[in-house]
Amino acid sequence: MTTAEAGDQPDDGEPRTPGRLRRRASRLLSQLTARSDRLINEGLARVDARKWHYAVLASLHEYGPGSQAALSRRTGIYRSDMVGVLNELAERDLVERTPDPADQRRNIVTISAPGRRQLRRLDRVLDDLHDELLAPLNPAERDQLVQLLTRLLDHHTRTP
Amino acid sequence: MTTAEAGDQPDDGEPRTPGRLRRRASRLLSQLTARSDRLINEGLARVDARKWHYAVLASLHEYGPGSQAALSRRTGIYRSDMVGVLNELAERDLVERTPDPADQRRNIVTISAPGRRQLRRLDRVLDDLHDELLAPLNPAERDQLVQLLTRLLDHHTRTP
DNA sequence: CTAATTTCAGGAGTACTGATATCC
DNA sequence: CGGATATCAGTATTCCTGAAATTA
Repeated sequence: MTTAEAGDQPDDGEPRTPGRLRRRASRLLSQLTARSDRLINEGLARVDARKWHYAVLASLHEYGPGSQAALSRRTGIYRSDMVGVLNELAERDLVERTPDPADQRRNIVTISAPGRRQLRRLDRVLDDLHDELLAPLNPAERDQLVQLLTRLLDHHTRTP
Repeated sequence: MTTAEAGDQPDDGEPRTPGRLRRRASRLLSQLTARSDRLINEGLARVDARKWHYAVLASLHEYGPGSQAALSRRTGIYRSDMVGVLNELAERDLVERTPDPADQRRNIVTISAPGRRQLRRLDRVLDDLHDELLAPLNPAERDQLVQLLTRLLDHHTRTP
């Protein structure tokens, strides 16, 4: 309203070509990710889930049962954090944790029938949320984005 | 072993198309951003800076001096966190905080000569870091990525 | 009285680093 | 013994809320 502060700037509006600050990919990534995370978290909270739940359930569905360490590697969740996530999932009877008879250090984590049902539900929820997240992009552009991000992520996971 | 395994994907042996889990844009964004943030933070730490420092200095350079609230809006840093960032910058004599004679609630933050020097240094450091971050992409693809991210971010900043 | 500004005191989620006890 | 595994404790950073005091 009474912002008398525009005085010393020749062009206070958004520059046609954003300056360096606004074009830094790292900044775009963090800012967009902050909003994306919030969107996803809020959406998943409405069905009593969090994004780690989805990651674990989807990984179990796609690659089958596995030890906690294996799940860590598949999902990118740290082993230290995996414990808590599995506790939450087990509380809700979405997964089962049973000791591996062949290797007593390990737990084998299996998805349950309710877990599969929840996964289908989460997949639908996430489809909607991603439609919201990617709303300004047409299908080809969404693919492009996924492609570019995947290539970058792959590069930085295999080349640390 | 599980009926669930091949459920919704045509089986093409080696998955040249990653499953849903790996293609979720939200997941790609958070995972890539985690790595990007770490890369940038480590790089900036080597010159005694953090990414917020750059955001504030660059904003001061591009848009001129401003109150802390104005800087908050420009940079996306929360007003609560801005205090600490400005303390760090002022400690290093990179900015000056002086009370606004026209509005005694405000501080006017100005970039100093050493601040401008540091900004140029940070810009070079960030150029290098972004070369590393975006290494797998050619210049056109980098532009594409920035374009796509910018459109998404703009959409979600103006449409909350 | 309402609204904006600076500041402080926290919360919650995420990423990450150990250390430990146990087992292969 | 060297490694892997599950677990726990704790740190740093980020994003965000709330509230105080001051001033417009």
